[in-house]
Amino acid sequence: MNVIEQIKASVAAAITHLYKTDISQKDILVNTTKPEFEGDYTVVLFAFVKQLKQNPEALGNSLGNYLIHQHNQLFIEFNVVKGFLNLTIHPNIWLQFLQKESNHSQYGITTTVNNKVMVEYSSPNTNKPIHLGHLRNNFLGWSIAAILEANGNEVVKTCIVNDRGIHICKSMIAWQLFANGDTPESTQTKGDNFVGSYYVKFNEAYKQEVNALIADGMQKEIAEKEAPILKATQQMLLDWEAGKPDVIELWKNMNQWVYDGFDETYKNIGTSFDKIYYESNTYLLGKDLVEKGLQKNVFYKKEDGSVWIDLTDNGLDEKIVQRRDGTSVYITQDIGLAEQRYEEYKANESIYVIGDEQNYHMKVLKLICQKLKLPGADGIYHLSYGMVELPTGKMKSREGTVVDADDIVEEMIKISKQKTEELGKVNDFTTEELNDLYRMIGLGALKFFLLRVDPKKRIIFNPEESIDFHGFTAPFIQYTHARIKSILRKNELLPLTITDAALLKLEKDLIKHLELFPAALAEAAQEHDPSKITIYIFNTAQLFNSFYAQHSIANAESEDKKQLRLHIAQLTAHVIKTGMKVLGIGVPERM
RNA sequence: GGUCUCAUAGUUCAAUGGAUAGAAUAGGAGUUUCCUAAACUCUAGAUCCAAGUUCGAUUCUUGGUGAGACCA
Repeated sequence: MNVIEQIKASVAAAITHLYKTDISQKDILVNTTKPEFEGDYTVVLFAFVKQLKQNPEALGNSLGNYLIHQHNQLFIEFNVVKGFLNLTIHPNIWLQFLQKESNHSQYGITTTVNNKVMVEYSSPNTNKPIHLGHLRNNFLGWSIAAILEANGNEVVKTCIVNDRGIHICKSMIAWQLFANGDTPESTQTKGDNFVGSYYVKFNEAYKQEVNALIADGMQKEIAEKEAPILKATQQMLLDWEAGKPDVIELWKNMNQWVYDGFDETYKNIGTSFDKIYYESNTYLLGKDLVEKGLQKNVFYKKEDGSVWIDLTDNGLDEKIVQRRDGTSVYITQDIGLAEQRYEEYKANESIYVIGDEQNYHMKVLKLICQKLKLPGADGIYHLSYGMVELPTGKMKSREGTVVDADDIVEEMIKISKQKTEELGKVNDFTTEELNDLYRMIGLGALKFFLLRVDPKKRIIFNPEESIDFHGFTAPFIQYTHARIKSILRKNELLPLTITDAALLKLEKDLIKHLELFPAALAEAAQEHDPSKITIYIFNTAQLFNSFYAQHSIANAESEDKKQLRLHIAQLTAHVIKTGMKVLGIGVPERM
């Protein structure tokens, strides 16, 4: 039980004893005490002043008195300011904590599994190379999976590849028309970029054809439907669905090029999946559910034969689930896939990392699954995130105005190389060690940059101002870790023997902060928000740096103090490493 | 037309209804005979507007304004 939980439990017990009233522990608000007041933690009393019919001052005093007498192992002092009860924790608590955890490299990690979660993320489209927005998705998905794992969940990471449909056919047609048999190999181009360029070419050609038709006197709307290249694309989709061998072969080839490119990027950014689904295998799912929904009267049929669901009672619209020609719409496939995945993995929670443009869609998806009473429906959670935009506006693959993922990663690594060389601290590293370090720092800075913001907010990325390496950034934290490691290499760590309980302010602040690590991990999991971890770890590093600047570890006042500080340093390093690990960011021994 | 999201220092971000709204960066001023100055210390600077609920509102409600997304 952590310190805050102990405080809540003892306050609840004190209230029960003193006022014969039961107060739920979750109604007790405990904050860290503001620096301008005396104390470690503060109980906010206003909440139960009314219920207990006490004035805040008197309530605080009688509670405080009771606590320091009845729980004298935990509390040593108290004071009351207005409605705030400030409590000072017994120093032995901090020393005991440090003694227990300082050598525990897995501190904060819950190893017992009590829940199963599926996290879907990345879910790329095979004619769009991965750009900065996809990176946000990938980093968020990977990180939330790691955070859940650290909190005692069995996690299945999954991805649904959008590998079929009219848009894929567009790239295929453009390739047939313009490639002259070129391949990624023959042109020395990464496969996803190669295919993506034909998607752009299609749109150029399409625009030209439409303009030509308009010039011949055709109306715009008709021209947009009649352009020959579009007609050819539609025919190709029909051929694909009919399984026409040459179309299927072309489709397979082009998709393989894309997968080769994706694999390279995924490897580059450190992403992986446990199970990959392909839409070409799943797009027919969900048809049987339409029938089931009709029987259960969840769906209804209109006169023209189309099938709908009425969600007006839930504040939404009526939504079509099957067209009148019997073909299904996206949402139907998604319901089908949700059902299939539940059958396969029986995960009671299913997290979809998808952009906020799909908020409505995901709301509808969950509602329909619930109305159909599909198992796992209540566990659907949409981890919605804002778009990454450029100062000029949204990134559009179709128009080629994107920050390419491979390019930005390369750029970040280049900058970290430059800075490292300028500082010249690791000149004895081998080339391989240097390259690993550059990657760790550059990629780390990028991941941290995209993860440190509340997911639901938009990020505006200005390519002109490169991502910072100072302040609230990964390199700042990595640097702190390297400094600690340097100290630990030079000084022998001995078992911690408690002698003098007196702690300096910064020593105590740091231990107190480290004690909150498991709570920070739990909060990030609860809120599905890795930015909670970025803030926590940044504060950890900041605190350590202040401590480091003011108190010498190697030349401490006494051998006991030196060992105490070495243990604090050691645990700080563990916490930084573990915290960064669940963000997908490595920390170096030296930099 | 309807629904949803966002709005906080010059800029990028914090703040489960709680004390004097925190950081970072940019700006100003400093710190290196001593564990890595990618660091540290000090300084200045902000809640979109208007009502309401409350002992207390950046947070909740209503109505505006601005930005974005979605549904038809």
